[in-house]
Amino acid sequence: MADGRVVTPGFHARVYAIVRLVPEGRVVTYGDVAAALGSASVARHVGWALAALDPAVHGEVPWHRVINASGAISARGEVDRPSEQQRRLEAEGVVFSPGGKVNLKRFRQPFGVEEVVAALDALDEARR
DNA sequence: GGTTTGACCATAA
DNA sequence: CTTATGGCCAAAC
Repeated sequence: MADGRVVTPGFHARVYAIVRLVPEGRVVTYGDVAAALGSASVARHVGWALAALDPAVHGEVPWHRVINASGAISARGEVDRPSEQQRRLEAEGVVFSPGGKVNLKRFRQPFGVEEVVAALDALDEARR
């Protein structure tokens, strides 16, 4: 029945589902999320999906735990965005290097296949 | 429904 | 190290 849920387009919803799997104090790269979705080349859409993220619509998504492959924070040119992102990550225990980068070897969180499948499956069930 | 765009990534020079 | 280019594909216009 109508549960107030917005019929989000496939890709965005998947991205959010994956990002929600990232535990506290861990980070993932756009490429990781893209790979979890099946294609390593959709990394751009991951970022774009997060750009279109609306907490009022999709609920709380730890978007701040998603960074680029360099371990740095990306931003559309905004200033508040990366600033608060780093602040949140540090609050979770993520350490930034002097250059403002995260040590991926230490904080990168690999996705479990079962985890991803379960999340997407649950999403598919919810969409139904 | 074609064109533009984009919080990226990998590779090459 | 930086800059340039190709790629990949969905949403917005």
